[in-house]
Amino acid sequence: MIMYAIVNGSTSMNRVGGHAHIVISLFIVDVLFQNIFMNALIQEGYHSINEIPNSFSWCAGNWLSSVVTNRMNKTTPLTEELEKYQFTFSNSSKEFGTHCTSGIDNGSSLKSPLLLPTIFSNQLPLSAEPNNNKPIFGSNLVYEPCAQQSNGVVEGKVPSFKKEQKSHQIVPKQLKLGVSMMSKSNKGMALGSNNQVDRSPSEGRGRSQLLPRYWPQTTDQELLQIHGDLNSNCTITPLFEKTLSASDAGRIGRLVLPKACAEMYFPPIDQSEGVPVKIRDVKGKDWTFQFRFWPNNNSRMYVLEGVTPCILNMQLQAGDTVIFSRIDPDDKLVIGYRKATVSVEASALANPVNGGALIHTDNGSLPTNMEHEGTSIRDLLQEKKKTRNIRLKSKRLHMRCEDALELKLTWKQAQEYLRPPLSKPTDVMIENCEFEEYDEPPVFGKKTIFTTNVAQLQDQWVQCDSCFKWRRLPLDVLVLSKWTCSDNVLDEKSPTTRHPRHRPGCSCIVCIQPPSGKGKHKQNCICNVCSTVRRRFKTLMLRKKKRLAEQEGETFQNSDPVINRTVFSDRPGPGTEMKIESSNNKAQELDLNCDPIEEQMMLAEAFDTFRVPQELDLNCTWQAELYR
DNA sequence: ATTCTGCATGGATTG
DNA sequence: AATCCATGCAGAATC
Repeated sequence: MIMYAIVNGSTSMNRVGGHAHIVISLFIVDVLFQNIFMNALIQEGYHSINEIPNSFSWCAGNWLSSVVTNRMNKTTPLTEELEKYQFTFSNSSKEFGTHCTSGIDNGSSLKSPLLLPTIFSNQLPLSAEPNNNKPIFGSNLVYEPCAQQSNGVVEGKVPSFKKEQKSHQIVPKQLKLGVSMMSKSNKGMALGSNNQVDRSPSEGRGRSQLLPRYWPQTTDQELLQIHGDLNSNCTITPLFEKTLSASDAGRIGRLVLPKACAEMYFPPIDQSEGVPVKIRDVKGKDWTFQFRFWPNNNSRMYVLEGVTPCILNMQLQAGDTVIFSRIDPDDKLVIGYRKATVSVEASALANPVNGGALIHTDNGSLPTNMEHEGTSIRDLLQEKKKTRNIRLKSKRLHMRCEDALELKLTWKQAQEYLRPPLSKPTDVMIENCEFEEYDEPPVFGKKTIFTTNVAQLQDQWVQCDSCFKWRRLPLDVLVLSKWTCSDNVLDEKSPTTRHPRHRPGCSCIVCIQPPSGKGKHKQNCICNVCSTVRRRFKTLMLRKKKRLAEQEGETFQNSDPVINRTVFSDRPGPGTEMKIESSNNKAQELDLNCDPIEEQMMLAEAFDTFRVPQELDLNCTWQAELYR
C-alpha cells in the first residue's frame, strides 16, 4: 500500500524569519516517507513533527495539522461539535484543493478518491495520487472566468482556479468532509503554463507563494461562529488573512491586499480602476469594495477601496486581523475578523523597563486617577497616529498568532501592570482635583498585591523573581517588571531629593508624604500617611510596653534574655531614624521583608496588648505619645 | 482647509 | 538582488 501526502510541493524547508517552518499541505510519499521526512526534520533541528508550527503530524493514522494535533491531546466537545457539523453540511462536490471546474476535465477526475479517515471534519483528508516524478501541486489551476458580474459588481465569487490551494499553503480548515481527486491529465493542466492566468506584469514569488503571514489561522470556534452567523448551509474555507496596518485601518479606506492573495482569490483585473467586488461580512451583510491596483515598480499593488464603513462596522483597528474566506456553494467571499488581544500600539508602549531596580519616585505614589492615566494612553495613541512615527513604519505590524498568545491580556488586566514613567510628573489642577501629569507614557511593571492586615493597614507584596518569595514593600514603592530581593537593598549613596537623610524606598512619614499632601487629614483618613502614622503609633506603644516590662524585669531580675534594650536618639522625629541595636522581637522594627503571616500575628498581638484609641489625633506628636 | 487620489519611496522580506 | 507593501506625499477635488 502506498500512501501519499504533499509537503510544500517538495521536501523543502521554508525558512521564515530565521525560524524553520516545514510547510505541509499535500505531499506524495510512500511507506518510506516517515523515515525520510523524519530525517529531514532532525536535520532541521526538530525532534518531532509535532514541534513544527503549522505542520501536520501523524496521528491516529492521519497527518494532522500540528495545531489540530495539539488540540487533540485534549479532545474537547468542540471536536464532537465539528464532527456533528460534518453531517449537517451540504454534500457539495466542491472541495478544497482539488475542485475541478474546468469543464474540460471533470470527467477525468479520479473516480475513486482514497478517503482517509480524519478525526476532525474540517481536516482535509489526504489525497492519493500516484506520481513517480515529482510532487504535484494540490491546485488545479484551470482558469475559469467566474468573476461573474451583475450590474457591474462582481459578486465576490472566488474564481474556481483560485479555490485551489497551492501547495505552499497551509491547508485551510474547512467545515466539511470529503475530497475529490485530480487526475493526471488534470494535473498536467494544473501545472501547465497555458492554464495559468497571465496577469502581467505580476511576476515573482507572490504569484507562486503565499507568505505564511497570510495563511489563515482561523480557529474552529471562529469557523463555527462564522457558520452560525451566516446561518446558511454552506461550507466555509478560510483563504487568507491580513493584519491591519495603520494605513489599512485608517480613514483613507484603502486596504492593501497582499499581491499573491489578491491575484489568487480576487477576480482578475486588467485596468487599474479595477472592479467593484461584493463581499459579505460574517453577519451576512454585503459590502461593495473597489478592487483595484496601482502600478508599482513593474508590479502591482492591490487594494480594496472603500473599506472604511466595513472596518468601522466591525470596529477594527490597526493590529486586528481581517480574514477572507470563501463560502460554498455560493462561491462568495466573506470577510471576517479577529481582534488583537492587546492593541499592538498599546503593547508598544510597554517599553522594556530598565533593570528592575527599585525606583522610588518623588511623590512615591501611583497616579491616583487611573482614568486620567488611561486618557493619557489614548491621547498618546492618537498622537502616535498623527505624528506618523517613523519607528512604526520600520517596525511593521506583523503580529503572528503565537506572539499574540503571549499578549492575551485584557486592557483591564493590563492596567494592573502599568506604572508611572520614571520621569517626574508635574502637578496640575483640574476642577479642584490634583493630577500628576507625565510627559512619558506609563511603563509596564511587576504585578504586586495589596493586602490589608488585621490592623486594617495596607501592605504591598511583591514576589522575588529569583527566589520567588514574597516580600513586603512600602505602599508607595513602584516595582518594575523585574524585581529581586537584592533590589530591596536600596542605594544608600543616593538619597532622595526630598528627604536627603533618607534612602530611596524609605517609608517614613516624610518620604511617603505626597508633594501635594498639604497635611489636610481627617481623623478617619486612610491615606498612606495616616495609615503609617497609626501603625507607627502602635509599634511605638508596643515598644513602650516592652521597655516598661524590661525595666520591671530588671527590677526583679538582673537580665532578660528575650527583650533587649532599644535606644532612641535624643530627638526622634521626621528626619531622624530610630536606631535599634538589636532585637529578638520583630515587632520592634518595621521589617518589610518579614513573613506576612508573622507580621499580621505580631500586629494582632499588639492589638491585644493595647487598646488603640478609636480616633487618633494626627495632630499630636508620636514622640510625645511615646514618652508619655 | 480638508479630503481624496494616484503614485513614489524605501524598509522589510524572501529566494 | 528582487520583490513586497506600508506609508509618504503632491496635486486634485471637495467642503
